[in-house]
Amino acid sequence: MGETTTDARGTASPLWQTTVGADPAFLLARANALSLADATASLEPYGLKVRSYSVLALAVADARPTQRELSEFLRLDPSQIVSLLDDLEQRGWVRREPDPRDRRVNVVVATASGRAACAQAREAVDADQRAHFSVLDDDEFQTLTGLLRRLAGVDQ
Amino acid sequence: MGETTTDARGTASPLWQTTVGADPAFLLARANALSLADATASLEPYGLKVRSYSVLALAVADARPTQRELSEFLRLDPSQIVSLLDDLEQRGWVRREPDPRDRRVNVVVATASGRAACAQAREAVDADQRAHFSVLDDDEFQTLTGLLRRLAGVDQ
DNA sequence: CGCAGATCATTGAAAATGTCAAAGGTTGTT
DNA sequence: AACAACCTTTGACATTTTCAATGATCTGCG
Repeated sequence: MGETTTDARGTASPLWQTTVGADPAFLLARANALSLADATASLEPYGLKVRSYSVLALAVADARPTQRELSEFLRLDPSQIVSLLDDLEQRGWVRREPDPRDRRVNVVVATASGRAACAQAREAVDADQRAHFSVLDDDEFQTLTGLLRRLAGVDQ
Repeated sequence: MGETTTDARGTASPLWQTTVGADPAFLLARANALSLADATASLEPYGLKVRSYSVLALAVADARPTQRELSEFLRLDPSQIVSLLDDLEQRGWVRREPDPRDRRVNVVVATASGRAACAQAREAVDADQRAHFSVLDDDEFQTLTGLLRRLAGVDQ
């Protein structure tokens, strides 16, 4: 037991024994990479990537974000938001709605079919993410979420 | 208190109120993005990026990894390892050492100056990461690390 | 009112990364 | 000896990032 075999789901390496194996930044990067790969795979059948799904989900949540708000929240260049929206809009999942209060900005809203598509995609993603996080029990999961919220600076 | 002002360190947005604000995958992504940006900035004065620093650190740890091991551990295409090593080797921080047991593979080892450079860089990175994680107390930090290790699949 | 400076979405170009297939050298197996 | 599998390297191609410039619009100020 405890060999150095490269196991199926990508891990187990003598390199974990080094300092980086204990480095929280590295662990964070790895955990995120795994979760990301998972989500990417879950979304693939729906023609979505994690990026476009995030935008769609925010539109579906009726947050009515402007493009700049999306850019800042998702930490993407404004020009990347343009491409993402072009794509989502072309599929009729999302609309750019001019804001009457400020004619420079667009507000992003979901269409009915966008909501339907998002619901389907969400179901798949959530199921797979649940499986992905299932190495943790419910308590641990809650603890993790709380700690991440602090790290991510969600609440102020 | 508790306004919707876009605060200095990049957060605080009404968009956090949406479903994504509670999505662990999203939180993971955000926490990682922040930590990564931090580390990138810390390493900049040393002419290192997170990637090259990781490789250098593994070499310095005397893990004597082959290029393929680095590729798998860091989840990078083998060709990217080639570039990273070309760069580090050119600066004299790392050497490709032919493995006498298998003449196909190289083993990556750190030079004396590589060790010195890594020590300096590590000091900077660690200090900044400590600050970055200082929103958590020691217990919380240990808990987080443990949970991340599980998620990252470090042990088995 | 009218101007100056800031802000927003958009475009396009340049740089950096990611992904893949092919090739030469080497190993292990039949 | 022949064959398949493996490691590193190269080069091509796609995707992503990053940045500067532009036109439309807003805000503040004289």
